[in-house]
Amino acid sequence: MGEAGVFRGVQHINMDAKGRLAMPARQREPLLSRCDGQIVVTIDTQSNCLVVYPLPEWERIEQDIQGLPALNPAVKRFQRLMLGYATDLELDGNGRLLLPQPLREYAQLDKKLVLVGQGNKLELWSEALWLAERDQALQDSGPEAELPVELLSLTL
Amino acid sequence: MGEAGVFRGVQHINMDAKGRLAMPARQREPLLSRCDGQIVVTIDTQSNCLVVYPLPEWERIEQDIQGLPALNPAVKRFQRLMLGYATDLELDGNGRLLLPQPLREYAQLDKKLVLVGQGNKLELWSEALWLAERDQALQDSGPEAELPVELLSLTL
DNA sequence: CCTATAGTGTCGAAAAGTGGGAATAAGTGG
DNA sequence: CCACTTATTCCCACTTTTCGACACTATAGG
Repeated sequence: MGEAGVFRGVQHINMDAKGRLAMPARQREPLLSRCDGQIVVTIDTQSNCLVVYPLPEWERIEQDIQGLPALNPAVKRFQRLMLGYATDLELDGNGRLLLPQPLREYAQLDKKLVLVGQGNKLELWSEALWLAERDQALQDSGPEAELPVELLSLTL
Repeated sequence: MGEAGVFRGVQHINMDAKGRLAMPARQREPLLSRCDGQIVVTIDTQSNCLVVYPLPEWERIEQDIQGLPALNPAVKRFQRLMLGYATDLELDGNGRLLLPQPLREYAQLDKKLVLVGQGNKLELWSEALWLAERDQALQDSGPEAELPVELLSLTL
């Protein structure tokens, strides 16, 4: 099992007209050393954003997903989405990632993007959706919020 | 057992007036190297889509299907469909696949198609039906959904 | 202020996708 | 059984897109 926290931080980046985005040097280095630039990008079914995994990490997850009981229609649909959208990509000689149209479309990506470290993976948002999501998240976790019990036991 | 994940990603493709579809280069390469372009296409009995297998993978599945207890009428019907529609096809010199009419008809394929990677196989949808299926799936797996317990324990 | 590294854009070669037509095979009716 | 019509397959040529290379710009650090 790979160590947990490698990807950290929020970074604002641009996508060019061809759908290429330059991976910030911060994240580029671990992606190259860990998996030789071999990356899998798929969608987050809960939010309109993409998820970026190093290939080995994704393979573990893919195993888990394929192991689910596919006779359950809801499970089957989940598999279709996660496995279907999962696309393996590679960093080009310049450290850039070319995102296929269907993925761009799903997350409503245009020029301005936000890349958010999440430990073992990265999340990729359109800037507009990220700002909205962040504000919502701040409200939900703010001073007035009722937090789920799982959170209350955390030692911060 | 072949490794699980070879076919990944969602791709929008066109079928021409003759019923030919150009296999995207991404998927073409594994199909040629793994099974020399030998392919079996059949229907998905659960959804209005087609399923595309490399021949060796299909042979394994066919074994399993034939091994089922055929005295059970529901099983027998299932066998009729899966085995009946299963058609072996070959990529032409241009990397295209010619789909027989009955298969096209079953999945309501016209010009615009979507090819969805599912690890060991590919699914083939009419664009319209795929969009509907995807939206349904997103609802089932979205923020408001009550997910089956199997999903809740996943570590993504 | 200068240098090194990160980020962005443009161009050209190569490959992928698309369409059409000719040759062959299959089907049908006399 | 033969001739004619229709369908299918194979092949070639064209168009479009993609990918990689290179060069330029901006930025941060010494």
